[in-house]
Amino acid sequence: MDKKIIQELIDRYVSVSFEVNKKAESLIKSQIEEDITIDQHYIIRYIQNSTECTSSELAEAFEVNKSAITAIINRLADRGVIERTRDENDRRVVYLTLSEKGKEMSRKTQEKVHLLVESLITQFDETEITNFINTYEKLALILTNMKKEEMGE
Amino acid sequence: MDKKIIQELIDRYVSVSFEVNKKAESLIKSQIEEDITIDQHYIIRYIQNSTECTSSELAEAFEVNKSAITAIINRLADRGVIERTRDENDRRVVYLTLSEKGKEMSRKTQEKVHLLVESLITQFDETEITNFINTYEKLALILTNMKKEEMGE
DNA sequence: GGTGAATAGTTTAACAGTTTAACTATTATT
DNA sequence: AATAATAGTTAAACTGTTAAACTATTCACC
Repeated sequence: MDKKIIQELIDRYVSVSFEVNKKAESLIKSQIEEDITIDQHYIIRYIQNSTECTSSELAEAFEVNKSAITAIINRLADRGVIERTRDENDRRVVYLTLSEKGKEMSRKTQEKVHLLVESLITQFDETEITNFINTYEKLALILTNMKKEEMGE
Repeated sequence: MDKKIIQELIDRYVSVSFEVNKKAESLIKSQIEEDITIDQHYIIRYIQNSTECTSSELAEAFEVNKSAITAIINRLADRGVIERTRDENDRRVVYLTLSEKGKEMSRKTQEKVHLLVESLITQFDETEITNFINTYEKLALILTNMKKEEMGE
């Protein structure tokens, strides 16, 4: 690829990813706001989609320290959204699950987020958006490998 | 588009955008960390690319309240990274500029971020990454229009 | 030209999320 | 049995955020 073209692509990518992130996050916030934050929403979503979720798993997925997860989980547990249960075989491990209240909360916000994303996606034709998501997924893979290399060093 | 395909695309989009955001942010953080946060980095970047930057402009671009901007600017001004100058014609307005120290800081972190993004982008062929960014920019436009509609209501 | 509304920015209090370091409790290693 | 490693928590310190009240200035318009 030409040096100049690469430079232009870099600038465009940095700008557009910043802009989309900010705008999307702000729209999601305006949709879900029924007393939970965006991070709490993502934590709840993750727990629901995971079979046996632990703090360590969340810390890895969210790329933060475990103590940051403890803080978020504490707030949600205090409000009865999340429940903790110890593993009987390995008593160091604590499994995180959604309470009935948490599940209901998750269902509601998930629905709103889906409607929002649907209204975005359906403005493209199928080929374009499919290609976009395919490339996006490749990018995720590249980033994962980069991360692994970084750890290896 | 088929209902089922849309559902699948939504799920894939939500998952992949979350994953890429977290990973990219974490990589950027590991690159720039010379005493500034990611948000500070973005603020510095914005000021550098803007001709006459104000707090209100930043608040709009970052989709946060003006007082959040004040807090960030205070920290950077205390450290001599950013300077404030009042507009002589409209004394309510405060322009934000980078000090020499700020410019140097910006140059360094910009370079690192560029190298990082370059190493991502060059793993795709030109057509694929160009198409990707084109669609991404369309998405940004759609989000901007959505935001406007939301305001209009 | 003076008054009330609008605008730009700041302050304060309260809270969410984050890191680092030290800690408890448990399990694995040797 | 002694030492390492692992899972999770706690505490202190910090950044970023909102909401509401505030200062200072400019605009609108009668």
